[in-house]
Amino acid sequence: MTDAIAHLGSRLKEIRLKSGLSLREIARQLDVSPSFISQIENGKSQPSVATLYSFAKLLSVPVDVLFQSSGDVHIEPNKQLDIEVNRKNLAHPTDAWDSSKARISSINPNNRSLITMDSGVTWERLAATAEESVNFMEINYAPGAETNKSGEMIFHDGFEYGYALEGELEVTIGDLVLQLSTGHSLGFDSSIPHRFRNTGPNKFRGIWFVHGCHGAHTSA
Amino acid sequence: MTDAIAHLGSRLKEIRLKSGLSLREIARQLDVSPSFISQIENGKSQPSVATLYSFAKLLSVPVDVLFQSSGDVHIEPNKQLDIEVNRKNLAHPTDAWDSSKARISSINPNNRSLITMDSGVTWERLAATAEESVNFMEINYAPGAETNKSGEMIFHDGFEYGYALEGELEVTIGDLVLQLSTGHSLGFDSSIPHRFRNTGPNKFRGIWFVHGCHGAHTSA
DNA sequence: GCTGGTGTTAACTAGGAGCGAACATTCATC
DNA sequence: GATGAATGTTCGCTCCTAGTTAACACCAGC
Repeated sequence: MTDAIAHLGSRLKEIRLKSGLSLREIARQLDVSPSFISQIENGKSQPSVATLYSFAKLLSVPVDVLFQSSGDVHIEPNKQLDIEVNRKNLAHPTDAWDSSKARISSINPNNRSLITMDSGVTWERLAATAEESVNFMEINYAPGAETNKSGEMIFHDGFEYGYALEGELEVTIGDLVLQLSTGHSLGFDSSIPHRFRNTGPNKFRGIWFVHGCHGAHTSA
Repeated sequence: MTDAIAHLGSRLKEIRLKSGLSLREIARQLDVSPSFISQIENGKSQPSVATLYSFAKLLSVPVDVLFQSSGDVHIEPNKQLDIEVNRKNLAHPTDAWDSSKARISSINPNNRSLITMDSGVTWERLAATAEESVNFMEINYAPGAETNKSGEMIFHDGFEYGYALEGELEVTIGDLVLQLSTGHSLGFDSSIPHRFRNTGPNKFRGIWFVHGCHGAHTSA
């Protein structure tokens, strides 16, 4: 708890260096002595709230990031080892991918982690955060492709949300059958058995969000 | 500039009162004297960074909100009759819409519930399920529009996921600045202060998924 | 070997962070 | 209407520490 404050100095230094400003330059702008900045950065002294605040302002960083442990805000840019993974018997997306340690994840379109199903269905991961049981992805259904060749329905804990980017998708949820086309969206309790099928002549693309639920469902 | 610090006390008091805690209770938990809390709240004294930090933690509020000018920073849990509601000072989407009773929700594009913000920002609801603290929506940023006119960052519990449909969006998360263009996606811990801005000449459209988390904050 | 940049340390001081005790004020309860 | 237990506030006081000045060691370039 006091941990955040213990590392405040090194965090400031880290950010200052990243900003390219010299310690003396900071001192001048904050109207304090350079030595004091040094003492702060090395944990030998603690700034006042006012000083801390203007420090943050000067570095144009929210005060809260100064309390974050260093380095946990990184992007995972273009690295990616798991392109084109084949996972045929994956029951459902809820935990298709491992959770990452990142608090922020940014992925550009031609750099997504891809899972290819056996039936013309693919999932492309759109974000890799620390959250478990959450999958944010683009799903692709080739013409004729369906969730499950056998025609069986699937179900799992949690909720599922979808947005149709292009093409047509026949969505069966319980005894309800919907036709999803561009711009259409939906959300449903995934514990209801469901199945998707591309009945159209073109491929279907959609944004899908699937998340399981840990513990209690609703808490007031 | 030092303005934010001048009002720090009253801000603390405001938030404390809202939390229902007594001044003495705070003092006990922070292990300082009640009189000191009073002095802080009335601007007669200034806390140390450590005290301020644990104060914020105790109120489970990011430190930055303590520097925001008082008033209307809280979410107002509005009633809403759907379709074309005007809500200017809504802090953030986590609970923008009421949860419905539906286990299945299907919405077609020209039939969405719309929230218009004051600054060229709109949210269109993409699904209305029974889940609370979940928002699945299409967000629109007119050219020049931004999350917050004042330039302040916002943050809230939970995670946020986005996919860019068209246009460009400048996304600032903590000290990180990203440019989001068609097909780009991201996910991040929403407790990190963030802000969006359409810096391009065309409107921005994106699919957004925001969900709060009920329960523990993680205090590292 | 100077001059101007970087960051670090030691010794000092003045001011304010934080304290204790007594204060005024609502309320309940008997 | 007195007692008590909450609430928040004010006045002095103490002592710690935020922030200083000075001198330090290190590199660049000229």
